[in-house]
Amino acid sequence: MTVTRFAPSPTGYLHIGGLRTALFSWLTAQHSKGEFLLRIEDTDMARNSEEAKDAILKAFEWVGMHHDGEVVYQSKRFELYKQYIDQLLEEGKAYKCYMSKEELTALREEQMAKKERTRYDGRYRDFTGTPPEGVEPVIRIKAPQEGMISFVDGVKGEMNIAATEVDDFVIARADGAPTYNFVVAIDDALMGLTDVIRGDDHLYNTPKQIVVYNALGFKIPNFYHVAMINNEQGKKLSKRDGATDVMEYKTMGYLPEALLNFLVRLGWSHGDQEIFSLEEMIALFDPKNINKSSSNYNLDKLLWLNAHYIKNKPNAELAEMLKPFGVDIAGHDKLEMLLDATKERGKTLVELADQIKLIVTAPESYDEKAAKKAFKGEAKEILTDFAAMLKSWDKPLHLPSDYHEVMEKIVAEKEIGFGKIGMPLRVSVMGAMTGSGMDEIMAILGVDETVARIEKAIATIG
RNA sequence: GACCCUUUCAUCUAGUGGCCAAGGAUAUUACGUUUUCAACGUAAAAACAGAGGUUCAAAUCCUUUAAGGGUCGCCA
Repeated sequence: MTVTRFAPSPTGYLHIGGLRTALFSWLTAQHSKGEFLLRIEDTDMARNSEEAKDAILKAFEWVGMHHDGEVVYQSKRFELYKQYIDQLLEEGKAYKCYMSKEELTALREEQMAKKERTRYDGRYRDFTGTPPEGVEPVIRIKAPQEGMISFVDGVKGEMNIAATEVDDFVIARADGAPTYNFVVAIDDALMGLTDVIRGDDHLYNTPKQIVVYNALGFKIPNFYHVAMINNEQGKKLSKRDGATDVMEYKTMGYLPEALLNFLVRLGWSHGDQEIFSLEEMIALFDPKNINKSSSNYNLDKLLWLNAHYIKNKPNAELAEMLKPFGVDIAGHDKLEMLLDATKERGKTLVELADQIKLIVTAPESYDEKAAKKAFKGEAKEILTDFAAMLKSWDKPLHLPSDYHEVMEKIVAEKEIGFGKIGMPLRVSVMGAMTGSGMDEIMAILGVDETVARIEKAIATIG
C-alpha cells in the first residue's frame, strides 16, 4: 500500500509552497487508495508553538485534505529515538564526539579559507583515549568514507553523491536530544512510508537519511523532490510577494478548490487540461510527472480559476460562504436570481459580496461622474414616466422578462434608445454605472423598492 | 568557495529525434454582443538562454558558457 506524509515543523503558518507539497503527497496516496499521514516535527523545543500547529491543522481542514490515522508528534517519541541511538552506539555505528563548538567553528573557518566544502573531519571516529574534561559529547553517526551514496529520485532522476560529501553528522545533541535527519529517517521508516514527497531543499538531506536507513537496516522509500515555488521574478517567495499563508486565501475570498486547482498545475500537468476537480486530480495525478524545474507564482490564473469555481458553485452553498464577508442572504426570497445575476462578476467572494451589497442596499449617494452623465437632459421626465408605468402596470411583475417588457414599452412610446432609460435607471437604483442587468436587479428588488429608489433619485435631480 | 539541481511566449505549461516554420491556458490588445460593467465569442501579438557538436533529421542527445535556485548547523 502506498503511504505518504506531510511533515511540517510548527514554527509558523502553513505556507502556500508547503500546501502544494502536501497536495502532491495527498494525491499520490488517494490515487492508489493508500494513506496520507501527518507528522509534526517538533524536536526543536525552543522554536515550536502550539498556535502554529493549530494553524497548520486548520489550513488542512479548510482545503479539505484529510490525513489518515493519528497525528504523530516527534516530541513524544524521544524515548524511541534514544533506543536507536543506544543501539547504534552499541553496534559501533555511532560514536561520541568531544569536539567543542569553538573547535568546530575553527575547523570550518579553516576549510572555508582553503575553499573546501565544510565538513566534520572525523577526529573522534576511532577515539579510544580519555575524553577531555568539561565537554558534553554529541553523538555522530559513521557515514561511509568512500564510494557513492546513490538513490533514484522520482523527479530528478538518478542521484549519485560522493560519500566524501556526507560527513559523520550529529544524531544526538549534547543534551541528548536527537536531530532532524536522524528522526526523520526513523519515523519515515517506522510509519511505513513508501513514497517521500518533499521540497527539493531536502535533496541534500537524503544521502544523510540513507546513511541512517542503512545503519538501522530499514527499507529505503521512493523519494520525490519537488522544486520550489518562486515569485514572479524567479526569486524566493516572501511575504512582500503577496499572501504566503494559506489561510489568507480564505479571507481574500478564494475557494479551496480553486486554490488546489491552481497549485496542482504548478509543476504538474496533464496534457492541455487546466480545470481539475478533486476527483480528476486524484484519478490523474502521478508523482512521476512532476516537473524538474521550479515555477513562478502568479496570481492571475488563480483569479481566473476562482471565478470559474464561483460561477459553478450552487447558489445555496455560495450564500453560506458569503456570510463571513458581511452578506447574509441565505433567507432572501430571490436568492437564486440574486446570485445568478452577480456571480459572474465576482472573481473572489469579496468582490461578489460587494456586488450583492450594491443591489441589496439602496444607494446613499450617487457616483458623481455617473450622475452627471445619466441625470441630464430629459432623464428626469423619463424616470418619472417609467416609475408611473411600473406602478400602474396591469400584469404581475416577477421575472426579469416582465420588467423587460416595461423597458420596451417606454422605449417604444418615447422613441428613445435603451441607453436613455437604462443609464438613469441604473444610477438611480445602484448609485453607479456598473453592475448586473437592470431587468434582473428590478426583479430582485420588486416594484416597490425599485420605484422608491427611482423617486428618491428624481428628488435629487431637482 | 565547494557540491548539487534547473533553463520553451510576461506567467503556468505541452513536448521523450521526424507528427513542431513549437500546441493549450492565464494575462495583454482589437473586434463582436450588451441599457452599463462583467461574462461570453472571434482574432492578434508573444518562447525553445548563448555557442559548438552528433545526425539524413535536434526544443528533444553530447560538450561548454551564462543565468537562476538549493545545500554546506549540536535549525527543521
